Amino acid sequence: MANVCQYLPYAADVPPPARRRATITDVARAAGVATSTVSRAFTRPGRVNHRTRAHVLEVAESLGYAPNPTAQALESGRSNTVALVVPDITNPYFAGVIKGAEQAVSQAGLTLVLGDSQESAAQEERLVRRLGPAVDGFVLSASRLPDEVLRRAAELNPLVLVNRASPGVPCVVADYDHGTRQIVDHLAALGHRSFVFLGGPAESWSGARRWAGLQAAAADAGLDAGRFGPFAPDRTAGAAAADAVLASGATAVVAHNDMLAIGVLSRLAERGVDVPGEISVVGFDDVFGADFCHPPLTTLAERTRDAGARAIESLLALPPDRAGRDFQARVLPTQLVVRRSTGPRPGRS
Amino acid sequence: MANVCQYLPYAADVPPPARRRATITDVARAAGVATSTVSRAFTRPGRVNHRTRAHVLEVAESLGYAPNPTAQALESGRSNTVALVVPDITNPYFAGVIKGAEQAVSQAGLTLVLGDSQESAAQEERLVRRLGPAVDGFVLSASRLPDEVLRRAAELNPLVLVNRASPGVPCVVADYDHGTRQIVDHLAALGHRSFVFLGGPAESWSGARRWAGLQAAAADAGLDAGRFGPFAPDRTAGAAAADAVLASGATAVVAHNDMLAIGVLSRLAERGVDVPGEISVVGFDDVFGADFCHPPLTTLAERTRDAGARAIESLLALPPDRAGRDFQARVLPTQLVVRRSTGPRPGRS
DNA sequence: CCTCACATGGCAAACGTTTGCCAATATTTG
DNA sequence: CAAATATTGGCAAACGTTTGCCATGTGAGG
Repeated sequence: MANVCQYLPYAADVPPPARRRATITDVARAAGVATSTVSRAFTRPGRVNHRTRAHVLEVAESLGYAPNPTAQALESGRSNTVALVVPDITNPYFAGVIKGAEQAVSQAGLTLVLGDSQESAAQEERLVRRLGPAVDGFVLSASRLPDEVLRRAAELNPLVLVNRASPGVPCVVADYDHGTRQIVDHLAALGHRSFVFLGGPAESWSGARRWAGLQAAAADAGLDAGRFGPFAPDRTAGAAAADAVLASGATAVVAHNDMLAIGVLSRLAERGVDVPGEISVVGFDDVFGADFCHPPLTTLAERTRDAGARAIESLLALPPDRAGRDFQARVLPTQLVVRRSTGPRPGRS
Repeated sequence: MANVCQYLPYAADVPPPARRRATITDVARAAGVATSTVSRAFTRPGRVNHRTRAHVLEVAESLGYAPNPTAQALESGRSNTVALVVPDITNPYFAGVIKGAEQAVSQAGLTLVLGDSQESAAQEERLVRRLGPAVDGFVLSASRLPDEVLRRAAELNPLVLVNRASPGVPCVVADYDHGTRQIVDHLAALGHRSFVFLGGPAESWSGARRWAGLQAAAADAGLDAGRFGPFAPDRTAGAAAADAVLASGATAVVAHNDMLAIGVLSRLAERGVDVPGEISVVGFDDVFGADFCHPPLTTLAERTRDAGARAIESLLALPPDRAGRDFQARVLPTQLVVRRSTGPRPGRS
């Protein structure tokens, strides 16, 4: 009785909230077969007579049937979905990773769920917890999560890191060792005797790798390397960074990433400092815009799209008995793109 | 028998593929209550004694329990997930929409699924079909889908369009009527007598609106408006576009979007043409980079983040009995950002 | 003609939740 | 103190699939 009342508004001539979607049962009934046959017609083509199959598919088509991924996921345990988590979707650096992952994922017939951790470890962990049971795997780009948390997450879900390494977790990383060496050699070739590094966020793994690489390369090349920061990895932080550089009298500066470098460039222009005449500027990433800022930025390019695609590849290739395994990091080459923001040390021919 | 063989590798002392995730049943058993109580402890706090609830939550925590969104979705019919489909994730214009949508969605406690249609209507339709049964709604940004397909999709899922209008489907659009008028008035004020529009993809709704607005405004202001194209909405197409402009002898050019405009700028610089001395260039969108390209680009800014956020807002506010309703388009203001790429008509004081 | 194997389709039990309904208490009311 | 009413917890039926197992039919080999 209560029901009748409760449902009356719908039962009346009001149109239903939305057209009901056809289910496998509808198709089975219309085709005169069992639901199992319909299911198999879709997922196990060899398991059903091809005439029956053709009939079922035809009926399904006419009913506009599409399998419900949720129900499939629940029963089969596979959601055909992978999650990609990045610190900031708007950062053009991650746009490449996202695009690469998206393409690899959709080529494999899967769906990508995107998470934005807003540069926060807490938010990142929340995403991983929330999404975990609903996805077949994770790609965490530039993860800020502590090793321990990553380890536990990797136990529950296949997980691949991009530009972050952590014991026992597979990862795809850029070859910063060679890359930073290229940068330092380039500066040395231009006659610079020292440079300063404008550090990014303290928890950034790639930031740490970059600085470590720069230091090692500087030692080998006989250059002095200093460090300022940490700075936020975006353009707004460029002003403070540039001012610090100017005060230090450095002739060359390597920024945590291109966003910061571009911010530095703007500030230097504002203060009438000639680049590369007075100061050389190098960035990391070769993001969109690095080639048309002023002056165009010398930067260490990463194949971010490749990184995204390779990460998905690794994820899908992960063996089921992966617990406690040791994984070799997949290292992607970098490339120094020399543009106009670097030049000879001032006062040198 | 066969099974035993098949499963032997797992049945042996090899560690299980992944640690099993705790389910609501595990929690119920450990807490000595029924599964329904656990469920309600999470979703219906008032429906259960707060002491019981505290106990359940504690046990759940100690077991590392997180509700399985898939199962929740299947039973309740709500997936707490919305899908956002864009033509190209890497385009910084859409990055704003994505970010805005992401924030609105995560603030509402939902999950965002991102789809990249790769500028293809077919791919877009495939995404909508595939994702449809698994999400609570769609936001389609710059959709290329025909009205008819949109109508059907809107019957099956709540759906909101961004920068696209279609009968019977709610949408969020930029105010191109005023925006284009601002552009034309700006050019007229600088003494230009005419301009050419560099058109984008033929199926682009916003492209059509932009051109229509420009024509109307030009007529009112007494300017001649010509049109070239269609061009791809990216930098690579800028060269061809710029060459066409140069051949035409135009003094001002309005590009379909900033990406194209920046491409045009590069080509003009390459060919030694002074901007704005010889030609003025205007873009649309005010994307990342428009302020630091050379010269900085005059462009019509849209609040893309707002657009994403508003779209999600509208989606969540959609009444259940939305069939056949008429929806008012939600119009977002635009703003002309005048930078250095526009100047007086050559040969004028 | 009998047996055996294989191809094909159906039955029914999961998968992990939510939720309508009812039963058992605890609390208020008359 | 009885009766009415809240409050609280449990039972069991969904939700739309997949899949192990069984039943039937068909053709081949002996």
